[in-house]
Amino acid sequence: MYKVKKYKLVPRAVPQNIYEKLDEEQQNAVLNSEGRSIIIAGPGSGKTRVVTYKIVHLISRGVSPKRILLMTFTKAAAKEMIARARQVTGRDLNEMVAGTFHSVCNLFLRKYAQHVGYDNNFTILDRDDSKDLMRLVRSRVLSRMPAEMKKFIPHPEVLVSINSYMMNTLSDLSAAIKRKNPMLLDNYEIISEILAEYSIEKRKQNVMDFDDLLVNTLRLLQEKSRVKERLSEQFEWILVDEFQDTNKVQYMIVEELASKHGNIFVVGDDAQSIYSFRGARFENVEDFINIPGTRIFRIQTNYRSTQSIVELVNALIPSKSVPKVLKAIRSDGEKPVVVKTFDEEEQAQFVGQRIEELVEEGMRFSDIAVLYRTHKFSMRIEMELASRGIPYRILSGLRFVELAHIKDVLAFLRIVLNPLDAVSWVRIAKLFEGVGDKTASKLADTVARYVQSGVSYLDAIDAVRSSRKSALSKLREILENMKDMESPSEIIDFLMDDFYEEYLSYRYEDADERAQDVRKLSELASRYENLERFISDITTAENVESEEGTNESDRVTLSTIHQAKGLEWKAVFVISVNPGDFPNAIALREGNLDEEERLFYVAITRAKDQLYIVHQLFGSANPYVENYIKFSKGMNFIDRIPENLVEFWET
DNA sequence: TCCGGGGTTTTTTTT
DNA sequence: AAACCCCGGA
Repeated sequence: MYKVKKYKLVPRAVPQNIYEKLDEEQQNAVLNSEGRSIIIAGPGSGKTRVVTYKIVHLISRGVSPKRILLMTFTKAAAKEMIARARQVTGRDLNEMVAGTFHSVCNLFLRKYAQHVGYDNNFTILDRDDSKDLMRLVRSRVLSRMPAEMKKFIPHPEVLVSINSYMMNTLSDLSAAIKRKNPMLLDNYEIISEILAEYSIEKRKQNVMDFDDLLVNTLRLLQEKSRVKERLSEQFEWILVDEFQDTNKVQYMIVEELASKHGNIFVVGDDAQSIYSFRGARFENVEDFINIPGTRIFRIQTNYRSTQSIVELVNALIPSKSVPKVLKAIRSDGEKPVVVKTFDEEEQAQFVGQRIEELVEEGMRFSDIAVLYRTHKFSMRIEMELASRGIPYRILSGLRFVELAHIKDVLAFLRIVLNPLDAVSWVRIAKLFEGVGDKTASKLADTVARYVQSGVSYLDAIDAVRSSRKSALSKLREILENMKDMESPSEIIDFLMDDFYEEYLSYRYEDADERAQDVRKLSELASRYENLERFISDITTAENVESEEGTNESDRVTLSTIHQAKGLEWKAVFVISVNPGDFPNAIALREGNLDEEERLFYVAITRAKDQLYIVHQLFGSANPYVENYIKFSKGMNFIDRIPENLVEFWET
């Protein structure tokens, strides 16, 4: 028996007036949110600021940074909030656990992977990798079936997306299939068999896809009480940003992690939920509110946009969202402009010319953004801006890590980390002449067998090589040389010098540009000593470009609306607002228009001072669109705009 | 049986 | 830009 004296640590003083930068609504949300709280925050209402000051508040109350968990939609958002909170508190907040759900779950799993049947050196499959593995498994199952069954088996990407939907149906396969396409229910047995095998294969190969990062973390928490106890003890406070775009599993992870202290602070706006295709479930907001004792705060004052813009925004609040009226703080400003152009060509000209005028009037290029529904609309604008010498950056487009050459190089790094990663083996083997699908899969299989029985994969290559040509000799030599290297950049440089640069110039017309990308990868890698950290970071990073902070220079931003979420510019052009382009043709066909409405809402609320909504005289140039438009009267966003709130221009 | 060249098609958004 | 299909040749 001994007595414990409670020794209370006095928090270090934080300046008294720190909250003066917040208005009443915001202060209330920050200071009075205890236990479970949800902040319903309209666009431009200072949501980032509120989360930032919540961190400040917790720190000033003596909560240790390492006991705060911050989940955000992008890593950049987390970084920004932490940097600002550090400025205010003067405290080093490096110990806070913060990032996207995926990166945080990855962090947990690197520690506890064995508890869910994995090794800690698992590698992560991105979307393409998942598809590759699914294709592999699919053809294996297919080969066991009579040929006439073949036509009933859905394509790999369909299978991948069904598999992904199970995150929200909580492993109910028939519900997931139904959500994708009810007709596919006839093939339930086959789909079920393929997906089961896909799961087994991932485990065998020690790889996780994006969903696994979440699902396995949830399983870890649900099934391993000691781990759950540790983590839920550690995190006294859990902060979640963009809560409307979380899925069911993410929400459940939050509840598990908060099971000890019960402090959850979530921020979101149901009107801005735009990721349902990926499982986002704005009903999470309702579920959260419906738990007794939850405190609800609303912050609906808009600081971002001029009153003219806010008036339009209020007129276009998505129909399926909690009714709300934003209150403008800023004065009038110029009315938003609806611009009718003849075709896409003219639209590009208009955008280019107008940007030049705005800059002449004193705006910076970096104050301007062009937003579109799909990537394909960036092309014309890009050409136009290039021809006028207007500097721009593309936020969307092919992601860096999805470029073929980057994936090639990363595949080498991945097998060093995890030699069971079959997708990577197939990828690198096929770089060598004379090696195709068959030999590559055979190599991957052989490697798996050898490695599992403790034999070096170099011997596995020998085994395959002797039965075929000597195409794999070079690969063996490369891997042998790589064996002693540890730092990721060293490996990349070696690969480039040894064969990859040569391969590029033989294979691609634009070899120089691709080589440059690889050197950029090496440069990124040089900041990491640890291979696993580098690979994890780069596969869970949403945007490599912004990570390295090259956006200091003065450039116009081109982006999809999805990627523009959370950002703002003085002048925003929303282009190709034609039924079939935006709202998107597939959404029109599927009657999935609520989300398009929300997307339009997100687009127009990015603008601070000037908003241009541009459409074409004859609508979409997409040849597939006409049929759908017939059935979709009233889905032209332009028609919904109240005439008195905007100006009309015509080129 | 397997590889690879040549030609064709692609419908969205992405951690 | 890359995935898919078809077919000639090894």
